[in-house]
Amino acid sequence: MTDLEKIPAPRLWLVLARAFHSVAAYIEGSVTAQGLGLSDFMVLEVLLHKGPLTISVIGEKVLLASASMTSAIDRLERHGLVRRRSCSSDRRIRLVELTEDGKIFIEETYARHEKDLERVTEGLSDVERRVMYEGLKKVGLAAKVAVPTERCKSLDGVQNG
Amino acid sequence: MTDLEKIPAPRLWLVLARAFHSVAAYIEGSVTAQGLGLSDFMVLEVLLHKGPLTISVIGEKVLLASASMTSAIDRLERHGLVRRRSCSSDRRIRLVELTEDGKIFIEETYARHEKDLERVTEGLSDVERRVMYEGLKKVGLAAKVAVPTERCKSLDGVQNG
DNA sequence: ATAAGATATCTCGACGTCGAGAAAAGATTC
DNA sequence: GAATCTTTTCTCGACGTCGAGATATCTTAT
Repeated sequence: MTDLEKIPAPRLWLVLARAFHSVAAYIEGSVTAQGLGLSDFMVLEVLLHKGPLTISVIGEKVLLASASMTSAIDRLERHGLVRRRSCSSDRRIRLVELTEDGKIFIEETYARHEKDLERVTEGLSDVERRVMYEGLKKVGLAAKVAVPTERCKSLDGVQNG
Repeated sequence: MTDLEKIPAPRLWLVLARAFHSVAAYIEGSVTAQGLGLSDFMVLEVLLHKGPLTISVIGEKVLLASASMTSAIDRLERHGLVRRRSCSSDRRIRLVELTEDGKIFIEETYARHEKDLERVTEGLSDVERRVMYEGLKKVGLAAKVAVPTERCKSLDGVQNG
């Protein structure tokens, strides 16, 4: 099975994308409650592990834009899982914190989530995990740093709309 | 190297998700033309490398649902990059193929895309690539097979592949 | 104190995606 | 041939996400 060929970048990207999709779908199925999606779960998880945070800080951690964060927190607040608290020292800020219900929900859900993730990665040796971890970090960082790429003139005459 | 601890599954998932997001954003920036997104690009890429295909087959390859495929092909057709062709042997089917413009566009874009991907993964050794590739395949497959978690009823047992 | 700039959040409109279901054509069974 | 599934694509409505811009507040320079 061990091809000694070098894995081409597009192939690596393909399996990365597929793995992400499959795991995301898997997690979503196990973690989602009515009206809550993966992003909402991630917000709750951050709050569970880091305590109350501002909306923009949460957004950085779960990779959501500010507009998306507003609706995510709206959603969670509507379900009674989080609460917005104003801050007297900086009145622009809204500190978001878990309610009692939210804490109970995310603690239970996260425990299941953790087990599910372990199940899906149990086929990996310690070395594989380490290599994948370092490698993914490397790639992610390179992509983040390199974000601006030149875009050319394609599709000029084809505008429509 | 620094740490000999076993990487916990949630941490692995975290870097996987971040790497995916960063690379997807990176690619999108380099590949996207006006009115076209990453999915559209992936559709064109499949057509370039596999030739004309039906809408549902493309959908399987680029991980898009049928409703999404309809609008993706509409979009590409509106831009004059692909064409729907009817099939006389099975009149349910719509064969999608690249137009001349589409072929030119995707050939040029894919070449750039490939270089961009290589740039982002050039920090990885051959061994790292191999381990990541095999590991990601393993995880992706495990997640796909395991999709149903408790809240889902299982009426089919194990489906291989 | 005032003005100018930065920051945090929210609103609005647009887009991509999806599930459910409809419509049309093929396949199977009687 | 007729009834019944199955497959393929499309339509519709709902949802999550985002960029751009609005608003309120804090910060800094003058």
